[in-house]
Amino acid sequence: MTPVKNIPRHQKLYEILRKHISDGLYREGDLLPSENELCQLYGMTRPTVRQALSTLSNDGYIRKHQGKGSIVHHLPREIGILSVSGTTSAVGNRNLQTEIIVKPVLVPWPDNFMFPLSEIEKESGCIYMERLRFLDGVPIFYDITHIANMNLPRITSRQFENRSLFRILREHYHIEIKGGEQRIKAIQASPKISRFLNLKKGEPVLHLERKLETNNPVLFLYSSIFCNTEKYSIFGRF
Amino acid sequence: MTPVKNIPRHQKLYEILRKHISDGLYREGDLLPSENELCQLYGMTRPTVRQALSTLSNDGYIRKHQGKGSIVHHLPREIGILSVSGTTSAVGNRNLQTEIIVKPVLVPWPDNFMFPLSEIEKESGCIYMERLRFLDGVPIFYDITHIANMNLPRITSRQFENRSLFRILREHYHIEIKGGEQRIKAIQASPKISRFLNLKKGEPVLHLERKLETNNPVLFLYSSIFCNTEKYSIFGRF
DNA sequence: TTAAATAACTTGTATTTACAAGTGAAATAT
DNA sequence: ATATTTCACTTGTAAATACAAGTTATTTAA
Repeated sequence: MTPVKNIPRHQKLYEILRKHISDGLYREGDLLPSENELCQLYGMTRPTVRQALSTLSNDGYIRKHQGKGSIVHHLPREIGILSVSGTTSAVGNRNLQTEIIVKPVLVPWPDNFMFPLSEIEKESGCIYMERLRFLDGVPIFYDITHIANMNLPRITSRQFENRSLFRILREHYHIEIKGGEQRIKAIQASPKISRFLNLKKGEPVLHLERKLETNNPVLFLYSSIFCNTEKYSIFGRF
Repeated sequence: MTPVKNIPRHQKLYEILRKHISDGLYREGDLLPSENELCQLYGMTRPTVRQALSTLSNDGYIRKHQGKGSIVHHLPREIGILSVSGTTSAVGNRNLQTEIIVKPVLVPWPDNFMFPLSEIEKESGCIYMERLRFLDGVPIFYDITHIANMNLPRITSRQFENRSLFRILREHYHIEIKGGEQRIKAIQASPKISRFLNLKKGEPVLHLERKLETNNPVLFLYSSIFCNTEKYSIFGRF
């Protein structure tokens, strides 16, 4: 039994090059091998190579210049955990620890939910969880997640401590994040938020409301995230 | 004299379809014509059509589903002026008015600028301007812009009142925005900011620091933007 | 010495062809 | 009637080919 799907060649090349950039093999400002060289190196044709480079460019890893080549973009110094661009798989988790405040439980959807819900979602009820995420030991993100309870058996009894929610969804349920949308606001920390994020009451907090799309067209993840941006900023490319 | 460049066919189709979506000709949830139908309709081949659809998908206008087709995504209800994804040309300006607080002037770069500067940029000095932007009469954005003073003749004497900075750069200097990066924070309104945005001192304000890349590889635009997110949120797709 | 032309690269655009894989409806067998 | 199969249609992947257009270094001409 080989459950490994046939991964497209352009995606394979994308991942190789991305890893090389992340690992510092290609550094900021470096020219990537030319498209024709990559064709030779990896035994594929130019359209395939170009598709890989196009994805890298969209994700902000390289910039392409006609006549010159593909130049490696500098990697963000700040946290990109909530990076607005880029693939989910590109999300780093250096020094990131997660504490579960509320383990996944099955509850009805709240009234006046932050995003409109489909009938199917309303009927299913939702899985609710709260997490607090630390960067270098400092609480940075307070994250409230809602997922429609659709074909996710035993999810409430899984171990979330040291594994990311995305990884559990991918490995156990074959759910991949494909895209999403978000609203960003600056608000005053409520007593609850300020307690979790170790802030004074009323201090400014970044509030993100996100709806994430998956490879299942009727399944979405919803997150309400409160960020302490005193020391760190949210970084994004576009 | 025809100064109109040859616009690529895939880009032409992208703009046609985007306009149809914006105008409501194709509505949320609608299936776009299939790739083969678009080939016939516009007299191009499938790779060309696919390139247009790929851009539309990246910009969040459609979602593609293998076996089904391209489905029109709903348009954001909130303001996307600072939309994190999407092309600059897609930025709407409904009900958006701009007031110039400080007309473009040539000044030296500030010390400890928010982004590192190249030697060329430092030598050139910079063009500085401040703008206040209103949505439905309410001040929402306070925008401080820095541009390196490179090949931008007479820019300090142009009329900025009713035209967007981007349009002036495009039409007079052939400068196009290609991408960029940004940091997002929540901060407390300083006295100056709170005065401009009509807020109480200390209220939370969204702060964005952006570096925009152009088709000129050494020319960047820098903006420090303060947003009143009391009534509106910043919306983004990814 | 200097400036212009050339050549050799690079990426961008576009066509053509072929098959794989997912979706959904119609036809068929049970 | 119901379940299964088939078929037509969709997008996804991949190759081979050709030329356009931007960049850079070299060569050539003034």
